[in-house]
Amino acid sequence: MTDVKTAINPLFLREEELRQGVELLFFAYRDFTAEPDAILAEYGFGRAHHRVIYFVGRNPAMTVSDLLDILRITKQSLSRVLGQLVREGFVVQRPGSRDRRQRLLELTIKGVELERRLTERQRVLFAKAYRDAGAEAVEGFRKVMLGLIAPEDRSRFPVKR
Amino acid sequence: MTDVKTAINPLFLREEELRQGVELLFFAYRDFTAEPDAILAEYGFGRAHHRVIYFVGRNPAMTVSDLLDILRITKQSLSRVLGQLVREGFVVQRPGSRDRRQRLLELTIKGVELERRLTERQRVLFAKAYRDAGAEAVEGFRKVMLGLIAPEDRSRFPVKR
DNA sequence: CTTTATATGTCAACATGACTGACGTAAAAA
DNA sequence: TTTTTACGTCAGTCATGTTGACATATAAAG
Repeated sequence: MTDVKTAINPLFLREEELRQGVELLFFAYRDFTAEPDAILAEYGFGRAHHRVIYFVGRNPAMTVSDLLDILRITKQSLSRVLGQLVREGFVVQRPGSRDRRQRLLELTIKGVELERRLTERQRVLFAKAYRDAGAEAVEGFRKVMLGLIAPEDRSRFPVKR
Repeated sequence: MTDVKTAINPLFLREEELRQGVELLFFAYRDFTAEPDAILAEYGFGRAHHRVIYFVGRNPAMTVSDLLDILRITKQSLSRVLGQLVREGFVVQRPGSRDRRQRLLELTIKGVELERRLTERQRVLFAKAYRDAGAEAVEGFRKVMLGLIAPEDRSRFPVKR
């Protein structure tokens, strides 16, 4: 019987390649969240707070519904972390002008400061990885990652230029 | 005052590019875990069980310590999910032959079946993304992802061939 | 103008998976 | 023989997700 691992076996190579993809994503995500987690702990916050601060900073005046669509959690889950962030002065809510049922979300100065502090580490990590890999590799990274993301969310990443 | 977004501003472009990286990772991870989570729920398991089953399947006869190093969680946290998997017959433990303090981990047939069922979805997802992006993009993806991973774990991904 | 739908919020109960800290056992290494 | 290592367990706590029920204000439809 031929050894499935040493023979030239396209099916095995494929499986191996795909498993490496799975693992790359696991390890990258694990290491990508480690640094901000440590900072968040100083504030008594967790990863969920980071996500809210990040996306509110990125999409000023976004609605609660839009944020829920991004995070894919229930409003009750969001409510806990968002409520904390509002009470502690990192996020403000104001009624929408067109639709006054909406509570548009915005970071305060304090919120912007924390956002930058948290995300800076992650930007530095990406800057290093991008620099070491080169522009062409970054383009490939983008392509593969977009393919992993649900089609309805791909439009969040418009083509550059 | 010049609009920082419309002017040709290399610093802004860089920040935008880096933020896109952060978001690509967030969305990809979110969507990559969604399908297995649904299957796990049938068994009354969670994502933590998946990680254990995955890595034990990938590294047969691995030690508990090695698994802890990969997962970066405490032994108490691991103990709960691992204990369940052992009790329910997905994983077996046997003493190491060289070092009998070790409890080497292995999937049972049942464990292998669940592992394949869970990971198949993720492999299909990667297969699609890889096929759509092309071989060159996959190489770039690999390079960037490796750069994001802590140096001590990069050796888990040997160069192909 | 009345009804219905939508955006948001809240209360309560529960599950998962992480943590810390303390203590225990068996086997390897010094 | 003593110390260290690999692993396990008990107990308590916290963060973050869930479901389900109910409430309020406003927009949209009839």
